[in-house]
Amino acid sequence: MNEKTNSARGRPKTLDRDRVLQTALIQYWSKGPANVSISDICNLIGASKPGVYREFGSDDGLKKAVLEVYHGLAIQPVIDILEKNQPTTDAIDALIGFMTQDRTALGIPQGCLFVMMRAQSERLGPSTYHKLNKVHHDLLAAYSEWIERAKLHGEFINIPTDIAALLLDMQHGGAMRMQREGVPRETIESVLRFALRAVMFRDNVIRS
Amino acid sequence: MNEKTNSARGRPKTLDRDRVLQTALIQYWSKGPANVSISDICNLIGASKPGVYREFGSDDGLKKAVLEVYHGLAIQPVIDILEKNQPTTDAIDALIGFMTQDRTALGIPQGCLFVMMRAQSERLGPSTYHKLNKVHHDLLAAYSEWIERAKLHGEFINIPTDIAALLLDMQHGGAMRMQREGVPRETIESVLRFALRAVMFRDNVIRS
DNA sequence: TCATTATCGTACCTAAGAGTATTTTATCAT
DNA sequence: ATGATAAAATACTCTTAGGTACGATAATGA
Repeated sequence: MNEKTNSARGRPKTLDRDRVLQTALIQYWSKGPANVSISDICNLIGASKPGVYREFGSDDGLKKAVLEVYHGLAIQPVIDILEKNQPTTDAIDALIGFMTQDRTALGIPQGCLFVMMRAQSERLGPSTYHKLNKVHHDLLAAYSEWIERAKLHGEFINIPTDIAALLLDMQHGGAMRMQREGVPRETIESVLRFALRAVMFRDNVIRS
Repeated sequence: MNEKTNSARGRPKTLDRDRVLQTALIQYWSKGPANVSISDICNLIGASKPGVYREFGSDDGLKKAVLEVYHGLAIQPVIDILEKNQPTTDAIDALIGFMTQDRTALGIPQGCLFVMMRAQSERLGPSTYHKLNKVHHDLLAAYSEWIERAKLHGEFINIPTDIAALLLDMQHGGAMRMQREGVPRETIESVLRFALRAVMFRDNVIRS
């Protein structure tokens, strides 16, 4: 019942959990999760390996915790755009805008940690893998709900919801990969404008 | 000038180069190039490590050679479809057909080694990386030429060629990733039908 | 027959990375 | 003070993976 959050028994902890998370996040994000070791992170912040293991349990535990941070930073904003009640074209503009932010200006790495992790899921531990699938599932669900709501207004009428959700997910992944490969911002934006048009046309019927 | 290809001096070679390549190809393709070691491949075919290194020089050399084999197997067929002179819709059907073959029925791994390598290019050696970029460049060039030809027939009129090429490349990558993640064949086909429609519409103008 | 040549394959080297045993040290409670 | 508690950090272990040193071996050619 005291002010301090720590229970204050034993040697006080000096390891800065948030600093570990932030450092790991930036490293994983910019170099790829498979190309950064726990030792790398420790060296970067001057922490000891047992300290990190005490805090996160394992490599898997750290990656899972980082994925949770990343979710709040770059996945939830997408979901928020989808859940906000706004005209479909505005939502699409917002999605494209979010995906094609000028990352260098913002000091944020190129690409998407979530997308990278999916591309290397074989190299992830079980708890990170599980979390990853949950995030993916939630994202697809958010797309689906957004599409269903738009359909009530007569949009996306000729495309099945699950197909449209996968299509949006695919464009998101593709855009993030292009960004990582160094394709210019404006080019990606242009590709996305055309790509997302695919779900919007009224005469969008599958040919027999 | 003799019939035999080998110069026949010294102890005859027993290492089967093609078998190494085939085994490495299947392993890289099914498990991801970063998840298969040279030792794994040696154990699978009963070869010795020095033998493999004598033949390919290094891990990088083997991966590069495998990528060349893969190119002939799964990239060149795409380029062939694009270079064949046929109606645009037929070409698109052929592309979708090739991408959504029933892999299990054909005994071929899911996904695309080229796409996987691109997603993990940080972990590749310089010569594989170089080859990878060359393949990518050639593929984009083939898309571009195909699009330019179609434009002569009044198609793709409102989309810049380079944007359309990147868009097609993006859909290819997305489809291969979905396949690897276990999305059903028919679902991927449906997503692709809608996605590739994006480049085809006549009223496909970027809104201002 | 015997030197020459080139491959074979065992047994090694080295680096890196995940994870831990152990001793020290800083704080709290009595 | 002093014992209990829990975190600190050094210095390990273990495993994997790329790569190689080197003696053995199987052929050719004189």
